Amino acid sequence: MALEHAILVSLTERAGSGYELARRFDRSIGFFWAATHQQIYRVLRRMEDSGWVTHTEVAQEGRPDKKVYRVAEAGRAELTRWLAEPVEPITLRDELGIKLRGASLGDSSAVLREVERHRAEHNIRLEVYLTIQRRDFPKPDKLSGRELHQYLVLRGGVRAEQSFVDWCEEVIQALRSEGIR
Amino acid sequence: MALEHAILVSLTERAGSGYELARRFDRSIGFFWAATHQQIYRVLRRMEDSGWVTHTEVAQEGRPDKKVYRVAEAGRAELTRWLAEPVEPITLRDELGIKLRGASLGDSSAVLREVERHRAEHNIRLEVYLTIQRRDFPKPDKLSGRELHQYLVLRGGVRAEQSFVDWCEEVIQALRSEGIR
DNA sequence: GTCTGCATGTAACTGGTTACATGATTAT
DNA sequence: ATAATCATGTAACCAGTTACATGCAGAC
Repeated sequence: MALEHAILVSLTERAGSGYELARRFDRSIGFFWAATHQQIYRVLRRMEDSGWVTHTEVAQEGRPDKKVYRVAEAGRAELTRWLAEPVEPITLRDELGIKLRGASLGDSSAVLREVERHRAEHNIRLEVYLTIQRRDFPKPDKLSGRELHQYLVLRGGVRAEQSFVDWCEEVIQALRSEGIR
Repeated sequence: MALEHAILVSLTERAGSGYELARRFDRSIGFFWAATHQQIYRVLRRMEDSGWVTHTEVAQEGRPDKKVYRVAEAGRAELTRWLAEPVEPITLRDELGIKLRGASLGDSSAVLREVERHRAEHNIRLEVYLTIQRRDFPKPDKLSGRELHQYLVLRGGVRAEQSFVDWCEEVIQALRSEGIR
């Protein structure tokens, strides 16, 4: 049930509409927990039913009205409770691994091209994260509190993407030199 | 729909019952794509309905009968088709990241302890993978074909777990020295 | 007599994806 | 004209989890 808590964290930092939350999930938080607007709307309603958030209708000029959500007392309590509770360490779930494992049962050069494609994609994400890191956290050892935590989460993204890129690189090298031998 | 294809890969290597598949998923393949027996049984039935696999009832002494599944022609075709098709590069989905991001809204020393716990867990997994690597692939540059692919998938696991451990380490260091300052 | 392993399953539920729908405003 | 952005939603579906259920064999 991490999406609820991701939303609670985001809304605690700043109140916002479902649409705005979806935008935020496209950036920062969503790099580590993706969510579509449909899911966010549904979860927001459930959270309101549970009394974790409340909304106020806000009229706008030239734009549709929006519902601005903010965290209620029960939501703050729930977040604190959840923060003290253990969560499962993540487990790999990589389709590319299955493809690689089955490569000899099909067109293995197609699998190689697929690994190259993944390397390129992970490289792009890595560059995005590194750009954010340089721009928003140029002096990391000066950070504390919320900013430090945000920086460290971003570091997790950098490390993960870097390690995917490195793995793809190792696979590409190994498959190519196998082809040559 | 990667579970179907993971099962196809596994059954191509060797025919087996749902129970045996569940055991295999607890080891090798399951390190990269976890599945419970319930899910495997359900998917096997669906796969049989699609004509991808067939089963033969096998009577055993001292043990319950079992249904041994093997890949049918349509299954082989499906696997080849899927292998040539692109899949999504994986995206991080780490609850620990959300906890860290919200750490300042709750008991941040509890979050630190949680990161330490995750580090320990990822270290255990890393050791398991490294043990398999040393035992089953002592001479990696001599590998080719299916064995090479298996080795490379394992390398993905090693790299991923190592990078989680390193990240946890970075987080622990940063949170501790923040506490001291 | 209790626990572990082998072997298969049903049922309810939760979380997430995909497709579809509406409707105004602003920029090209 | 047309596409993009803002804003919210319904409905159907798929994948995965959790709980429960059965029953035999062999080990301790």
